[in-house]
Amino acid sequence: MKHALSTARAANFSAWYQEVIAAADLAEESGVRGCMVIRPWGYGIWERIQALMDAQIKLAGVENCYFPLFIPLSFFEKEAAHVDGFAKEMAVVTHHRLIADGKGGLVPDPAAKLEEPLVVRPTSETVIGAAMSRWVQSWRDLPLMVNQWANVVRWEMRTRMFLRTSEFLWQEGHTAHATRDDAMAETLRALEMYRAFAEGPLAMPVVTGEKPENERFPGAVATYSIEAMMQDGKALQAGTSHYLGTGFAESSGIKYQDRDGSQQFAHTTSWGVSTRLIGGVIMTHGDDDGLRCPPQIAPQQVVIVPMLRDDDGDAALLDYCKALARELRSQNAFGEPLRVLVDNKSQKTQVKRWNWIKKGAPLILEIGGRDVAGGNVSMIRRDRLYTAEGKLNANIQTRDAFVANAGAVLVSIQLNMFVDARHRMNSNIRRDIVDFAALESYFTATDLPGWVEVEWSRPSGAALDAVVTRIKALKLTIRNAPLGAAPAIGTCIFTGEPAVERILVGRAY
RNA sequence: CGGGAAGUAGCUCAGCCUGGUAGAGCACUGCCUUCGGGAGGCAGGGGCCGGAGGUUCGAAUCCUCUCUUCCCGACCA
Repeated sequence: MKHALSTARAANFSAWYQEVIAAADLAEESGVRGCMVIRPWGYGIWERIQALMDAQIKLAGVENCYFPLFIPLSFFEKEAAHVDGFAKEMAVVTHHRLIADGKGGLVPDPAAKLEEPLVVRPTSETVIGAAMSRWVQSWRDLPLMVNQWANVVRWEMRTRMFLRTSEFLWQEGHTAHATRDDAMAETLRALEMYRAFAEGPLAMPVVTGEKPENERFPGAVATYSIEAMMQDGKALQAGTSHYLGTGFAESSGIKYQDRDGSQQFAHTTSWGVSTRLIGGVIMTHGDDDGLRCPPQIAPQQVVIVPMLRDDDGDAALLDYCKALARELRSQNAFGEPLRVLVDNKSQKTQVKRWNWIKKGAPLILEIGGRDVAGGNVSMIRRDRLYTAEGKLNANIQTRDAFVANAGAVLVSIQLNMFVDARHRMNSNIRRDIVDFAALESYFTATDLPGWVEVEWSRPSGAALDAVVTRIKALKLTIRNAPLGAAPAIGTCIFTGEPAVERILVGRAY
C-alpha cells in the first residue's frame, strides 16, 4: 500500500510529525527563530477550537476582555516564585526608536531607552491582577471571572511547531473568588471543561489529575492538567488549571471588604489551553497519509472534488456540485450546519484528492460525469481510507442517501476517532508495577512504553527532588495524580513508605 | 546554554576539494495525448549562490568576519 507521506510513524515519529504539518498545510517556519506561520488550514482548526471553547467559557459566566501585550517589568518582581519561573524565558522591550548606525543598518536609539523595560507577556496573571485590584472592592464583586484570547511569548530553548513555539496563541482564564472553596471549585470546573473539550471536539482522550509539586505553575498552590497520550506513547500536557491561593492577590492587592467589614485577600485561579492542542490532535489522530481532522474541528467537513476535464461537461458538473453543497449546508452535525467546500481549483483530481487526504478532511466526495448522470456521489471517509485489500475505499452511493446521512456519518467518524484513541491510551497504561526495579526494566525493555500508574508517598522538597532525579535517568516525568485513580493501598515505589496516592509516570513532550 | 548541521530556483538538494559569473528532481506556465488509485510527451519561465570584507585578470567555489535557521540534549503550555 502506497501512503501519501514518505515517513511512516513507526519509522521516525518526529520526522513524521514535521511532515504532516507541511503536507497538511498547517504551518511553516517563518524565518524567525521558534515562530511559525500558521496557514489557513491550521488556523481554521484553531478558529474551530476557539469558537467551541469560547462558547463553553461564556456558558460558565466568564467574560472576555483584552489586556496589553507589554507588561512593566516591575509587575513581575512582585511575585517572587512567579518571576523565578519565567525570568529565563522573557522577551524584553527596552527601546522605542531606531536610528541609522552609519553602516546601512539600524540600531536602537540610546536616547530612546525606556524608563522601565517592558516584558512581552509570557502569561498575564500580573497585569490582570493589577486590574482586578481595581475592580474588586466588595465581596459583592466576587467572583470576578475574565478570559482573554491572546498571543504570548516564552523564549524557549528548544522549539517544535505547535508543541513549543516562542510565540503561541492561547486563552487564559483568570478568576478571583471570596473563598478557597470557591476558587478550587472554579479550578476544577475549568479542568473538567478542558477534559470534555479534549474528549469531545478533539476526540482526544485525556487523564485529568493534579501535577506534583515540582511541576506546578510558578506561584501556584495547586496545578491540575489534562494529559493526552500521543501515538508514540509519550504524554502531552494539553491544558492546565491552577489554584493560585492568595499569593497573587497579596502581591497585586486584590482585596475585598467582607460582610463583617474586614479586609480579605481574594483567592485566584488561572487556566489555559494553547495552539499546542493542534499538535496533540496531529499526534493523536494522524496516520501515514497525513492528518485526520476530527469533524468537529475540521474547517471543512465535506470537500467536494469535481472531476473537471476542461470540456463542455464541466459547467453541468460544477452546477451539480454547487447544488449539492448548498443542500449539504442545510444539514446539521453536532448542532451546527455542515461546513462544505467545492474545490473547483483547476488542478488534477488525483492531486486534489491526495491533498485533502493529507489535510485530513473527514469526507471527500469525488464527482464526475457518471455521477451527475446517475445521481450519485463517490465518498471517501478519511477514517476508513483503505479497504482490507489495501485499495482506496471509495464508496459510491446515491446523492440523496449521502445528503440524508452526511451529518450522522460525521458524528460517527468523530466517535470512531475518539474510541480508537481511547483504546490506544487505555491499553498503554500499566497499573501492575509495584517496585522501582520493575519500572526500570519496563521502560528500558519496551518499544511503546506508554505510561505507568504507580503508588507513591507524595514526598516533598528534597525527597521529591530525589525521586525526580531518579526517574529522569529513565527520561521519565511524573505526569499527574489522576483524579479518578483507585485509592493507594500499598507502599511507595520510590521511598518504600506507605503510599498515599497513585501517579502516572511516562515520557513526555 | 552545550553539541552537531546547514544557508545556491517556490521546495528538496547537487556543484565547492581541483576558481572561468550556475544545474537536477519536484512544483510552476503553454500546447498535445490522457483521465474513476498521485498520467505522459514537447516547449518554456524562474536564482546577481545569506551578508560584509579580502585574495585574484576572474569567486557559489579559496580566506576572514558576521547574521540566520534547523536538528540532538538540559529548561518549559
